[in-house]
Amino acid sequence: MKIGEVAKRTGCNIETIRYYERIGVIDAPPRRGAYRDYGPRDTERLRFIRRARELGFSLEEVQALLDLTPGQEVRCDEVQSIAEQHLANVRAKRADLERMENALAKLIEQCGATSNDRCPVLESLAGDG
Amino acid sequence: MKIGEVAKRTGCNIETIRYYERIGVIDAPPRRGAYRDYGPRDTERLRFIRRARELGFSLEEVQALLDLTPGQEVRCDEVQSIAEQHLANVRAKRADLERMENALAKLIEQCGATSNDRCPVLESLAGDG
DNA sequence: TTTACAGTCTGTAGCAACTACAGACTCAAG
DNA sequence: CTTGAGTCTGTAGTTGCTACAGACTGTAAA
Repeated sequence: MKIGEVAKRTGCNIETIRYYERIGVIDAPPRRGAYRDYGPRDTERLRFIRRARELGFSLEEVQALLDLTPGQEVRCDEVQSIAEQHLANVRAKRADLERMENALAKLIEQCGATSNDRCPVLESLAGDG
Repeated sequence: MKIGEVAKRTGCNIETIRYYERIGVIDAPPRRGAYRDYGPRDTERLRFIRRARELGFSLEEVQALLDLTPGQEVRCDEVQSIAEQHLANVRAKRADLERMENALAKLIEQCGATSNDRCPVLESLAGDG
């Protein structure tokens, strides 16, 4: 399989696949002539990566997850620990965004309720508190 | 005021202030000898920037906001439009994180309920769906 | 006066995770 | 034999900083 085909099958784009190879997230596949020649294992691995990325795992975490897979032992506890750590991060980020969202919504709401010559948004940002 | 003092007062760190100058978000202040010499306007501006950044505005948006401030006309409608656009982005990001959070939580929960030789997290990531 | 020392200066490189080229090449079909 | 889609390498850009190295400055104590 050439890289374009793999890209189509995995949902990773071509540049990204080559990037993963460059940074060592995937192995360099053999060449058929000048072109990279991928097999089904590569497809699986890339799909795995894409899914993990969609769940917000960093590439470093993805690496760790992949390093846990190859043996027969499942090391489910380690996987779980990575996932839990990540879940905590996601929760924290979401809480951040929620704070932003509330603050913004309040500001914008005040905009509608204010006389035309003042701007609550700017005032709040400029304020000296 | 020297840069260290401004940094302390605004909560921006020194490198960041110089970075803002380099990319044109703030003007280069005059020098007193070899050192940058900041006034109260700079402090205000930097505080404004820090607050806007805390609300998640990009530096480009901050720029736009600052460009709207100097005149007497408040252009509250334009400010509002930037803020609303940004709020929409924040909402979208939060929704993304929420999806991740739910998916992760479900996976991790399944981990506890599964026999020891399988790992729902890995299976889900590897799955062929 | 000398000297110590905290603070500042410039310039550059690094982070994450890609994306976007340019310009050359390859290889299968017509 | 030529066309043209696909692929190759290498490099630079994105965002918003942060982290140095190595030089310099300016003040204050000895």
